[in-house]
Amino acid sequence: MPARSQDRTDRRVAVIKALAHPSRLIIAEALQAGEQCVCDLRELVGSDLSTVSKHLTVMREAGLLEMEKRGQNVYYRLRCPCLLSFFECVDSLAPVRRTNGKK
Amino acid sequence: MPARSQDRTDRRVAVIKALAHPSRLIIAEALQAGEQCVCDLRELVGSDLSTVSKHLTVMREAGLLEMEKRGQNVYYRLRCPCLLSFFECVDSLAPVRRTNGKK
DNA sequence: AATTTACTTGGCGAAACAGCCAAGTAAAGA
DNA sequence: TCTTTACTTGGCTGTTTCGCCAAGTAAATT
Repeated sequence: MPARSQDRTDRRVAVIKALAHPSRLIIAEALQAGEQCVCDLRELVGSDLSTVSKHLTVMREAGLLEMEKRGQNVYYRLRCPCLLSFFECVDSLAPVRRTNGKK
Repeated sequence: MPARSQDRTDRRVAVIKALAHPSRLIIAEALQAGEQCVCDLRELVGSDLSTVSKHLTVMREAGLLEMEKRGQNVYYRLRCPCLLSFFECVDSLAPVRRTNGKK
């Protein structure tokens, strides 16, 4: 594979990985309605604050999120307006259709 | 989180995870042009046949792919026509924009 | 200046994932 | 029927990811 398209693949994978975890997906979905601070997101996903913070770092470094400190809070928001249509597509896939073979 | 929406989240995560690996992403991209048999995909990604087969199982169980045996080959094809627009969205994100803070 | 609040970072053990080899299977061909 | 082809599955080791606790930081408040 040429170096160029490998770069592109790696970047795509980083973004997709940043969504490929229940807590991070929930965060992404929540942020579609607008920015939230870390403590709100912590409450939403219900894990330790440090865990949430690390998830947010993953998402930010993938390019999915922006952060901004205002007052004593840090606010995160989506940089990608197009998640919704993808999720609709994902939801349209039947749970697990067995195409061939039994078992 | 209510059981219902957890199911939905889990299903979404399964689909996203099925794309969150370089080889699997390359496979998904290749299948946008039409079905391919396992041995062609093996050549494309360059790993062991057993490895490719396992990747395909992950993608199929997530609902992304259909399989069909014809002659002596097994053909896989996408069940999801919407990947392209998602990839365009993913590519629109700048590599890693540092929004705030130095370091 | 000391304390509190709202995070981020380091570190570590547990769990999940990846990829190879070897073995199993099922259909096609000799 | 025996062999070959095209996979799939089992098993194992190495790597990555996850989530907690503890410690660090920086801005706001007292």
